[in-house]
Amino acid sequence: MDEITKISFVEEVDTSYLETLMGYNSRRAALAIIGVFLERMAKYELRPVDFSVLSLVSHNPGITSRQLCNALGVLAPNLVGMVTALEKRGLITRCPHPHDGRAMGLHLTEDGKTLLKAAEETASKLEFDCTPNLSSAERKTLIRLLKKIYK
Amino acid sequence: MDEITKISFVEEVDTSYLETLMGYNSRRAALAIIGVFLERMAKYELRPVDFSVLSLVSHNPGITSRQLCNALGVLAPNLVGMVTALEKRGLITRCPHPHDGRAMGLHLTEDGKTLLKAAEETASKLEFDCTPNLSSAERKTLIRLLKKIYK
DNA sequence: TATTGTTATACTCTATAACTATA
DNA sequence: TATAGTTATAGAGTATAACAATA
Repeated sequence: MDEITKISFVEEVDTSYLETLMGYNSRRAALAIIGVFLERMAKYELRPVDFSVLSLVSHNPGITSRQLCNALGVLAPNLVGMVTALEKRGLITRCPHPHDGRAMGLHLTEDGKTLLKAAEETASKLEFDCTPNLSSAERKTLIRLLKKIYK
Repeated sequence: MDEITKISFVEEVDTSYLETLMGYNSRRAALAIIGVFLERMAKYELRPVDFSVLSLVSHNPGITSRQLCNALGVLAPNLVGMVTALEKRGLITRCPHPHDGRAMGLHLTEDGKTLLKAAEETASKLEFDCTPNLSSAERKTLIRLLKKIYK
């Protein structure tokens, strides 16, 4: 076809095919929620990964870096800086692991517990604010189906 | 509390709190699907964003870079290199926009159409392979609910 | 010999400022 | 004056290789 004949243009973009794909939809939904997360967690200076680390340390006192990496899909070299930063902020401490001299068990400080409590409340509230068009049953269904994909 | 008293350690990591959060679940699901996507699209040398660009150009002949940016949430400076690379690979062409001398309309070449056809078939098959535990109805429900979050 | 934590480093992705050509 | 496309560049995120200490 001659190039000069390609005179079509687009008024409204048709995204209907991409919207049939689970990967496209789940990524768009995740990015929408993470956007709100970033805004509301800015006052705590917590990125999603920082929040996840603090939350896992809170619910798993003595968890090791390796266990955090496995649980969150973060590579070990990239976790080092995050843990160091959280320790410097006085939110977590590294204690010797009772059964493994190589490892360090992570624990929240009192300041860390206080911050995480507020952050978890913010996160839980965000759940509902990000899904205003979902009923409680739909929200439950959505989470159940998402787990079926990645677990 | 004295540090020496923190002798707890973790056998199995408890992620139950994070799993109550929509952001966590949608991100994990998206990453799981994208991982499979990367593997299967490697033979076409297409990343998710390249696939999305080709697909949108295919279903919207004459679409502009600006429209692609808006539809995909990509910043304009970051799209330039992608479009240039796809053009150099002979998959798309830039034609003058019929109504706007600043803009360029994008079109698939014959090679681009051939490649995208195979890639879209791979993507559609991937949908089912990534969700083996979901019924057809559940898959439909999941996509409907995800759209309610980001649209 | 394998694993935990670490450093160094490279690569990719994303974001901002500024320029040009045209509207 | 505003917008489409572009360039240059900075910052954040993600990846691999290699090392010391311990299992």
